[in-house]
Amino acid sequence: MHRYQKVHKALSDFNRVRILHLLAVRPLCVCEITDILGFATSTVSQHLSLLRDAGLVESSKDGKWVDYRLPDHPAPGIRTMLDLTLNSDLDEATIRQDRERIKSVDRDAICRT
Amino acid sequence: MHRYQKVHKALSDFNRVRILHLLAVRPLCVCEITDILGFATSTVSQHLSLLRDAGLVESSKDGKWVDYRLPDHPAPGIRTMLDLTLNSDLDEATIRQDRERIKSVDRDAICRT
DNA sequence: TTTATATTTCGTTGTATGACGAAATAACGA
DNA sequence: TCGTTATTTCGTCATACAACGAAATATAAA
Repeated sequence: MHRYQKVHKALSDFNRVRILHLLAVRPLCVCEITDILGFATSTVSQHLSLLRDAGLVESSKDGKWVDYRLPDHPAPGIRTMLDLTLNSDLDEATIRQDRERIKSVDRDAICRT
Repeated sequence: MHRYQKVHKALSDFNRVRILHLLAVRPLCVCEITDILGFATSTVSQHLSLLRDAGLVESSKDGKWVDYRLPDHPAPGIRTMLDLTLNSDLDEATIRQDRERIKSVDRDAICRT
């Protein structure tokens, strides 16, 4: 098991890359990400904990929500991979649509239904 | 499918990382790599074509052998990931042993048996 | 305390992947 | 040419993993 194996595994799934691009716009809670991606909550939660184990995202509790965000001070190798990832695929349709949808996402409207 | 998905998939398997570390020492043919790793030839061949598809190695025919090597002029993102990979795990026992074994590997002795 | 909401964990299912051996292909040598 | 060696491709098997819904947990609100 090499040092970046978890990171590469995490980044080898496109839906997890989508999540990183979302968090590059602003921190989001699980239900916001779930709403944008359209997967089951449990699926998104799984992706997020995998990304966190790899050091690619951080989380903190905010009441009953859990906010996820890109790490403030990622380890050097992690930062490099994050930069590579976030500077790619900006022309990809799915990524653009995702990032567009964030603007109209309102946590209160989504989660308290 | 994002730009580096193949690369991350390739690098998420430890045995493929072992191969990259081997090729960092010098170009090798399939049978040499097979001898060092101890897998079936077909397995090693599969790993190598996956690495090649990802742009992480190059190959060329040399008689009945196929030599694999790290790319001379990898794309920028590829170079970054290769550098990250090859500068890690140098303290890992398996990696050190592999690189040690290269010294005593003789293509003629191995392959013409 | 009870109810509702957000998230995580668990068990299941279908698909992807690593390993293998056997068969197919390519190139050298007799 | 024919046989040998190196490599790739193919079919199979076991395991890993993404997705789901249901159950468990945590916190807010009533």
